[in-house]
Amino acid sequence: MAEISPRKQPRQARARATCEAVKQAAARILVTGGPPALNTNAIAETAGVSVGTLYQYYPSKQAILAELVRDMRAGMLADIERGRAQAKGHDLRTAVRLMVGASLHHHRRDALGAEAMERAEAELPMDAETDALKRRIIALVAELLAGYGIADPELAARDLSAMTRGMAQAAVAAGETDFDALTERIARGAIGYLETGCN
Amino acid sequence: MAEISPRKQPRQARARATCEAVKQAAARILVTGGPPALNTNAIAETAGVSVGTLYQYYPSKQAILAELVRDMRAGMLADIERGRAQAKGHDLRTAVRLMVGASLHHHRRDALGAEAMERAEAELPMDAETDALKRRIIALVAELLAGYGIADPELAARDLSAMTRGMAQAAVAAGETDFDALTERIARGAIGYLETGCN
Amino acid sequence: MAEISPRKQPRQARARATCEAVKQAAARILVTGGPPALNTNAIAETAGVSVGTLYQYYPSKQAILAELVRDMRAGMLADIERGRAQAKGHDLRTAVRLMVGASLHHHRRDALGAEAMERAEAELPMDAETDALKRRIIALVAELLAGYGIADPELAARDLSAMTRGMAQAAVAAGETDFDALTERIARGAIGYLETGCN
Amino acid sequence: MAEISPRKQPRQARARATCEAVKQAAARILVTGGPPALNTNAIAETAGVSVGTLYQYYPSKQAILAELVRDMRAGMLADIERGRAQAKGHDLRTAVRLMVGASLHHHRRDALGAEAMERAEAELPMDAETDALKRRIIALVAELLAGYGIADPELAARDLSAMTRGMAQAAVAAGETDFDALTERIARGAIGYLETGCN
DNA sequence: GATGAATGAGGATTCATTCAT
DNA sequence: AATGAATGAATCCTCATTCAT
Repeated sequence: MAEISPRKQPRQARARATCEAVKQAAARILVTGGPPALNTNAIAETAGVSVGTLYQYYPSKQAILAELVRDMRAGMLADIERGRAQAKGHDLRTAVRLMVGASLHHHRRDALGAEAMERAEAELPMDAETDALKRRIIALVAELLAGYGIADPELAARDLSAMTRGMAQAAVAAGETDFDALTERIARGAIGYLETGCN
Repeated sequence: MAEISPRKQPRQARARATCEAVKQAAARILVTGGPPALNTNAIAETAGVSVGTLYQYYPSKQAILAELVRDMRAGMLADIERGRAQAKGHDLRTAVRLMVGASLHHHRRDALGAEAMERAEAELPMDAETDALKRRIIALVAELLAGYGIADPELAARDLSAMTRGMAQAAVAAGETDFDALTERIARGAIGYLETGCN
Repeated sequence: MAEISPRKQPRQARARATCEAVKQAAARILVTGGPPALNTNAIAETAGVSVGTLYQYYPSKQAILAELVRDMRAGMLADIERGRAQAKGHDLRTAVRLMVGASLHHHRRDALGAEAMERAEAELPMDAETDALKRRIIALVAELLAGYGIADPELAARDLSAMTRGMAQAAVAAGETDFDALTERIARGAIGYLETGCN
Repeated sequence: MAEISPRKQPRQARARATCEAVKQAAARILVTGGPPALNTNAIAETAGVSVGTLYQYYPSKQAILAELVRDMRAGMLADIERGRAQAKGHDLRTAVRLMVGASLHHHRRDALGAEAMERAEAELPMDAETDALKRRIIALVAELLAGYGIADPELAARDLSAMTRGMAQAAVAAGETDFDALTERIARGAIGYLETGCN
C-alpha cells in the first residue's frame, strides 16, 4: 500500500519552491505524455531536482499525483463556491448557466491540464481528503438545486456534474476552445434535465 | 512502436478459441484489477495458455487491448444501428429515449466491463479502425438527428454521446443498477439539449 | 513484508540447474563479501543468469537467503541424525564426541560457508520451516541426552549447541583448520558441562 | 574506504553531549530495528540533532558504529579487569565463575544491547583499536589461566570467551533473564574444559 | 557550530518480449 | 503450434554524504 499523504512540510522557502516545481513538472508530464510517461525520474528531471529531493517531500509517486488531484478538486470547490455566490437570487436557468460556467473555470485556464487531471484521478486509490472535496462540491450544487424545488437534488447534482464533465471532456478532446459556446450547450442539457423532471 | 493489428488471422477453430480466451482473460483482469494489473503473464495464465501462445496471435499487449476496444466499439455500433431501426418513425422524444437505451445496451450486459473498456480506450494510441467505428457511430446519430431538423447535428451527436457516457460512468461508479431509470434521466437531458436548442 | 517461500517449482532440468546456480552464487558472494555485498545483480551475474530469471524462481532476495539457510539447517539435521545413530550404545563421553563431530560436519566441507550461513540466519525474519528444523535438531540432541539421565535435557541441548557454535565460529575466524582438535576441545567443554551438572 | 576514526575530538561539554546522544541513538536503533534500520537520518532524528551535526563529529556511519563497538569492548575490558582482581587468590573453579560473571556484566545491564553490539561488530571492518582491546581481553584471561598451570592458555582463553559468548547469545535469544543461572552453566562448561584438559 | 535541503549512485523488482526445445 | 525459461531495460525508491545558509 503506497503512502499517499505528503511526507514532510517544507519549512524553508527553497523547499516550498521545490515542492511546487515537482507538482508542476508532474502536471506537465501528465498532459504531454499521459500516465505511462509519468515516472519519478522524468518528474525530477523536469522539475530540475534530483530524485532524492523529490522523495523528501513525497513518499511515493502516487502521493504527488494525489496532491495534484487534491489541488485540482480544491480549486474546483472554490470555483463552485464563487459560482453559487453569483447565482444567488437569479432564476434557475441563469443559476445553472453560472454554475456550469464556474465548473469550467479550470478548463479555461488549462483545458488539457484539467482533463489530464480528471483522468488521472480515476487511476488513483481513493484519498479521503479528495473524496471529501468531491462530496462537498456535489453537496453545494445539491443545496442550490434544492433551493429551486428540484426533486432528489443529490441525484440531480451528480447527474449534472457528470453531464458537464462528459461534455467538457469530449469537447476538449475534439479541440474546442470556445468555452462560452460549450457552457451554453451544457447548460441547455442541464436545464432540460431539471425542467423536464418537473413535468 | 508497438504493432497493434493482430498478427495473424486465426483460421482454425482452436486458434479462434485461443484468441477469444485471451481477450476474455484480458477483459476480466481489466475489470478486477484495472490497467496496472493487466500484464501479459497474467493474461496468459488467466486464459490458460502460455505467453508464447499469446504472442502467436497478438504481436503485443497493446494489440490485445486494441482488439478488445475494437470489439466493444463494433458491438456498440451494432446496438446503435438496432436502436436507429427501432427509432424510425417515432417522434424525437421517443427516438432519443430509444437511442439512449441502445447506447446503454452494453452497460446492461456488463456495466463494469463496459466502463473498464471505455477507460482503457483513452490510454491507447489511436487505432484507425476503432476510430472509424467511433466516427460511424456519431454519424449514425447525427443522421437521425438531422431527420428531426436539429441544427448542427454532428455537434449535437457528439454532445449527446458525451453526455450519455459521462452520466453512465458516474452512475456505474456510484453503484446504480437500474438502467431504465438512468436511461430516463439521460434522455431528459438529451431532449432538453435538443429542444432548448430550437427556441 | 517480503515473500520468503520460493515462487515456482522448476519443472525442466534447465530450470532446476538455474535454481541451483542462483543459490550457489548467493552462497559464494555471502562468503566472500558478506551480507552487504549480497545484491540481486551480483547474484544474477555470478550465477550467469539475468536478474529476471532469478526472480522467476525466488520472489525476493530474502527468499534466496532463506532457502540457503533452510538447506544448511536440513543438512545439519541429517548430520545430527547420522551422529545419533553412530552414538547409539556408546557411553556419554563417546556419544558427545560423536555428536560434536557431527555438528561440525558442514564446517569440514566448507568452514567459511558454514559460518557465513549461520551469521546470515540471524538477519533473516523467522522462517517457519527453518525454525522447525532448528527445533528438531535441538530435540534430537535432547533425546539423546535424556537417554543418559541428564537433567533438563532441553536446556542442556541448547547450551551445548550454543557452545559448539560459539567455539566453532571463533576457531574459523582465527583460521583454524584442524577440526579434529577443535572437536576434541569442544567435547571437553560439553562433557564438563554435563558431568559437573550431575554433582 | 570510509573513515572510521572520529572526526574531531569534542572539547566542549555540549559537543560531548551530542556525541553521546548520537551513540545512544544508534545503539537504540540497532537494538530495536537491527542493522537494516540503522541509517544516518534515523540516528540524527533519534538523537535530536540534524544530519549535518552528526557529520561534524563522525566522518561516516561506520565510524559511529565503530565507536559504539569500541566503547563496548572497553567496558568489557574494564569488567574483565575487575573480575581478575576479584579472582586473585581464589581456586580455579571460583576464579572461572568470577570471570564468567564479569564477562556477562554488560549483559546484566542491557542484554539486548550487548547482543546487538556483538553482532554488529562482525559486520564491521577491523578497527585497530577495537582489535587491540579484544586482544588485551584475551591476554588478561590467558594470564589468569597461566597462573593455574593451564596448558596453551592463549587458546584456552579464546575458547572460553567463545563458549561464553555463544551460550550467552543463545540464552538471550531464548529470552532468559536469570544471569546467575546462566553464569553457573557456562562456568560448568568452562571448568570442564579446563580440568578435562589436564587429564 | 548547526541546520536541513539537495544529491545521485545503487539496489530491488517488474514485465513485455524472444527463442530454444 | 505450444511451451515456459530467459532476458534486460525500465522503474521505484533509499540513504550516505555534502554544502549553502
